[in-house]
Amino acid sequence: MPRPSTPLLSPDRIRSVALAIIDRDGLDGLSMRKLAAELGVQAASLYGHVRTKDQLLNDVAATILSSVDVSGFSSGWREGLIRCARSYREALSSHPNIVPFLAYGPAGREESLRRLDILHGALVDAGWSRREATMIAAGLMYIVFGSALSSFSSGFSSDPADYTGRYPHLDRAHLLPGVARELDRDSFELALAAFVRGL
Amino acid sequence: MPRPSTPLLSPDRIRSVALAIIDRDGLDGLSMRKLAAELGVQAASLYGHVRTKDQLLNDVAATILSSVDVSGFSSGWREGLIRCARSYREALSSHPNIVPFLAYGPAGREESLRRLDILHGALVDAGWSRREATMIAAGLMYIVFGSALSSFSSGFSSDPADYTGRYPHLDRAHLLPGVARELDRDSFELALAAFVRGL
DNA sequence: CCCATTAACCGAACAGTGTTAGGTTAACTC
DNA sequence: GAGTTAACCTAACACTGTTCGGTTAATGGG
Repeated sequence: MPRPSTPLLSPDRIRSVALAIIDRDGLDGLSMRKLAAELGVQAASLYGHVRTKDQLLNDVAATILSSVDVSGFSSGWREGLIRCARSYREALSSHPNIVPFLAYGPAGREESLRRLDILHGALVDAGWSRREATMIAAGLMYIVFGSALSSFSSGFSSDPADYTGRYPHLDRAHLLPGVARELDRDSFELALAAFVRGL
Repeated sequence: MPRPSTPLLSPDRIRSVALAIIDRDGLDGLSMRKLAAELGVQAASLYGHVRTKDQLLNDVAATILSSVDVSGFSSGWREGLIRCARSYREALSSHPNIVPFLAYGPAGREESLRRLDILHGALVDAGWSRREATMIAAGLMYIVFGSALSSFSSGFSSDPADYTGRYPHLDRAHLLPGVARELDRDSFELALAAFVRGL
């Protein structure tokens, strides 16, 4: 195929299809050839619009992070932390398959830094020292990312035989997958509430 | 090379060299061919001792998790949670490069489950409901894994120009890498203390 | 002691990965 | 209308995990 009359590819379209594949097939399910195929194109053509796969993943991550809202600090820093964490988690849990990538690479992402900056500033304004603000922000991220990885409740088997006998206290762990979604959110809320209350 | 007089390979040796490569070159730095080369062997030979690379990584992870101590619940559940979390984090932070793998796959690992079972039982014995115990254990894992991923302080650039101007509150973020180790630990301790206190 | 079996390794290959170089043709600009 | 650029292509490279079939040494039985 020569140059088409209307371009088949655009960074936006590539990002959106890439994210759709990740949501559907997981992070390992995304390959440049598969992505190209779903865009009706050959793999090499992608590299006219995207520098590298890693960069593409970073771009996809950035668009997800751009929906995080850290502007809820008007009614006190405790409430602000909670709102910020909820917004963060909501963004991540709507695309859980990309979280391992987020957690893997360095945090030096544009979108991530901008939000961290605001969070840090709000905490300092509330009277925390700079160092304390850094640690509190880090702690909040621990809970957000830890819960978003969700290798916990959703990582359990639904076969009772995997637990009975061997793990006496986990004899109902096979029920976890059924309530994973709810339990994940409740665990997150519990951890978040305890953390903020304990500060 | 035919069959050698004394075997070159053993599951133990394979695991230990694999872990050394991961520690040195990162998770992506481990390939079966490189692993084989460092063992003085061809890649195909590994498959007589290891079923698959994923299984090998699980085995390596298991040996790391086996050093986690969850037996500190004799002086109260709060102290027990803290000791358990510290032990977990210590095990993970001594091999940070394998944490993404740990966080990626399901939690259904033998070693992981056994410890979770004990933790869960100790919390129920302390008077928490089963559901609460599950959520508290999950929250503790959030903090442990979140801090072990440590894509925070160690993920910052050491070039001041990356921050000044653009992120007013992060104008000293370039100093973070120098104190990353200490700051990571302090952030973990802060989050852990706040979480346990807030329960 | 010899023979059959098994265990340990190797070479070569397969299908898949990200990525690049060089070619072809349509659309745009002067 | 000619020249340039942009968008796609084919083909290839150097990898990856894994498997198949072969080769040889150690081991156990009669």
